[in-house]
Amino acid sequence: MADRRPTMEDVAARAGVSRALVSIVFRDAPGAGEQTRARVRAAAAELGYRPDTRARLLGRSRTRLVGVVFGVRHTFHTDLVESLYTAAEPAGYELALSGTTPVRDEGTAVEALLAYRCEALVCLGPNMPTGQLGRLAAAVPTVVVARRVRAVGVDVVRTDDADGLHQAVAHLVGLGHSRIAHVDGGGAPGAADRRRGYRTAMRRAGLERRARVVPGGLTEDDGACAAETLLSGRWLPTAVAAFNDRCAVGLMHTLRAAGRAVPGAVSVVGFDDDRLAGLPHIDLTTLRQDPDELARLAISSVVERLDGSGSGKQGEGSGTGRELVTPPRLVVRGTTALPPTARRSGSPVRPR
Amino acid sequence: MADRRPTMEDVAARAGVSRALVSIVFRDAPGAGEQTRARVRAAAAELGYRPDTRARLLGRSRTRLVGVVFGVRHTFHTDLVESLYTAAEPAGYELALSGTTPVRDEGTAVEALLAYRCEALVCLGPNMPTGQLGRLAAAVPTVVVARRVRAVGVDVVRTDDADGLHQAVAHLVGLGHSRIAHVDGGGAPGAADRRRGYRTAMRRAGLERRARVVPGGLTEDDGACAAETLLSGRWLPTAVAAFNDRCAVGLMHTLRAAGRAVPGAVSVVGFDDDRLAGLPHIDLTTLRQDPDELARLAISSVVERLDGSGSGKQGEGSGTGRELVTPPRLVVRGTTALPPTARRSGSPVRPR
DNA sequence: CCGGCGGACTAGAGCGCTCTAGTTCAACCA
DNA sequence: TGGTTGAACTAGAGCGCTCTAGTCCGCCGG
Repeated sequence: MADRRPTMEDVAARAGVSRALVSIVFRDAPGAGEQTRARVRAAAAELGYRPDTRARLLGRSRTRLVGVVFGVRHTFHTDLVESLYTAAEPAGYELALSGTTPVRDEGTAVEALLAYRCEALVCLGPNMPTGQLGRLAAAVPTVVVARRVRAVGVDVVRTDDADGLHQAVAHLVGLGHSRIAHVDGGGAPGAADRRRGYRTAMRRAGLERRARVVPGGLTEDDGACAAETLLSGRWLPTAVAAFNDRCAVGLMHTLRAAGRAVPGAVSVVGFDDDRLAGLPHIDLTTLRQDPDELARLAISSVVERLDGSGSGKQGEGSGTGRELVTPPRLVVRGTTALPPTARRSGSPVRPR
Repeated sequence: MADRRPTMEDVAARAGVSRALVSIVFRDAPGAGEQTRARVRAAAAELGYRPDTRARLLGRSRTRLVGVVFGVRHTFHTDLVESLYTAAEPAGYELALSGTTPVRDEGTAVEALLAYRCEALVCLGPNMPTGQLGRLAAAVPTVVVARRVRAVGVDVVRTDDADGLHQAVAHLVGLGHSRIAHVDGGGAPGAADRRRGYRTAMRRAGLERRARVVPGGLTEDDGACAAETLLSGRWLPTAVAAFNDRCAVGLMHTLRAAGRAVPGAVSVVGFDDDRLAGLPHIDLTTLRQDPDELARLAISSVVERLDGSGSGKQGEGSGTGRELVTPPRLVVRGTTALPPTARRSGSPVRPR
């Protein structure tokens, strides 16, 4: 309507009260009578008044704003963003999103958030070097999700990768598999832990002699390559624990194309439980990284730094930050079954 | 370091100049000597000063902020967000993201954006009723992407759905198909246009007698159901144009599970070219909606409303807004092939 | 020698809120 | 009756910027 948005002043004039009173009403602060509140709200509604966040934040000492840096095209990141919204709300924080894209790097994204005076930063699987993260954390409480880093003042929230592979191996061993391979993630975040977890689990199961790690990666293509490697080897394993779901999908596709049934000839376990894994035509047994849980931990970490422990210097140089680790959950679907050998010789499980 | 972030005042003091001068330097405005600029910048760097966006926006008349409402879990939306970032930057606008989730509805998302005084809103495939969109557009220039709406003052940017189905049908006819069905999207945005496009294309190909629309939907499950319907019918079509990729994927899975080869027995075409379609194990022929193009059009629409056409009342009540339509592009992959009848004679499909 | 000009820089009034330190006034009590 | 209290409300000083309207000063032309 008008060329200027209505301000608090306008509402105050219309309701016949002072600006301060309008502020009180809109902040739900004590100090205003019921009828006055109603009158103010009515006036505001008539004018289509909407408090201006910029000014509101400026005037306030705290912004209660948590910046989130995420990869716009990572489905897991957007899942996390969703969970972060629901975790932040009850804690009384708002989210400021800043996405990274091939043309918008993390530096830019962080810079924008800092300029908005976010009180804390949540970085989802960041790629920036540890040093930079440390410098960041010196300026503002920072929590890294889904990447293992040790940097001064940086809190970390992540899934227990090693435990995930323990579960995967235990599940397969429980089905009767012994020739279980691992297609790893190379240098990807978490890959080292998963590899280690795989080895430990195999050792515990008394299968260390049969442990076999095949180079893989994060994408379907990497999985497909790993499958080629396996197929050209002396003998195929009867089960594979892949680095992640995408890798598992590529792997399965290549195996099936080569005439090896999944799970008939080879069982496959993924990791992440991303959106693909649950699709009926994929139906992948996998280890679920729970975004709700990770988001909850990330926000609680932020809240503790910000609201917790009195008023003193917050989160300053408290050594390498805390690390909150949550176990993944095994989701059994249709890509794992008894090993083919179970039908033959003296093994425990009877043929279906 | 300090418990307070440095302000312009601090920088000014350190550089021995006035606050206003610092402002000039940081806005790259004329009115400062070269050496002074350098001195100010140096002082700012030493203090780790960063201009405060909130205050900056408050003081300025324009915010140059474009609000984006998107579904956090829609991969196509996040693709668009990515493209919007790159389209907005050269136009001198910043993006403010506000996601919708199952617990954060569009109203909330829009409200937050408005409170930030965005100058325009870009809504990706919004679900809100037309009336609400109209009211929104009365307050701030609004462009809707990927949904066809006619509301006063609302600009629309969308893919030419009908044309997409023309292309799909033409492609299939070109391969020799004549029994081509369409699995539709029910009441989903774009579904009516696609259905219409299908019918028109069939008529033009002289196949109106063979046109057949099967109720579907947007998800894999919907596609699977549609496949059941088809399988239980008198005869199977040799080709199906599905509402979208996800629907196509569910459809293919069910067809294959029933022993019908894709594309051997049935060819399938999707729509969207979402992230799944290109995966090697899906390899779906589809119609690509180009996010870059849609984003470019959306931003140009915003820019025109905001910067274009002098200073007068901008975009106010100019009837139902403009509509920018861009054609999808056929991406031929592995799910379409010659019909089985091409190999034999008159009879349809042989019993499997 | 003076007026005028223009580049460099400053003072200070906003922008639309929040929030502290009041002021007012009816109710209550001794 | 006067004093106390507390709820309701207001005045006004910020918050950290932007931006208009200056001031200052060296320099040039007449």
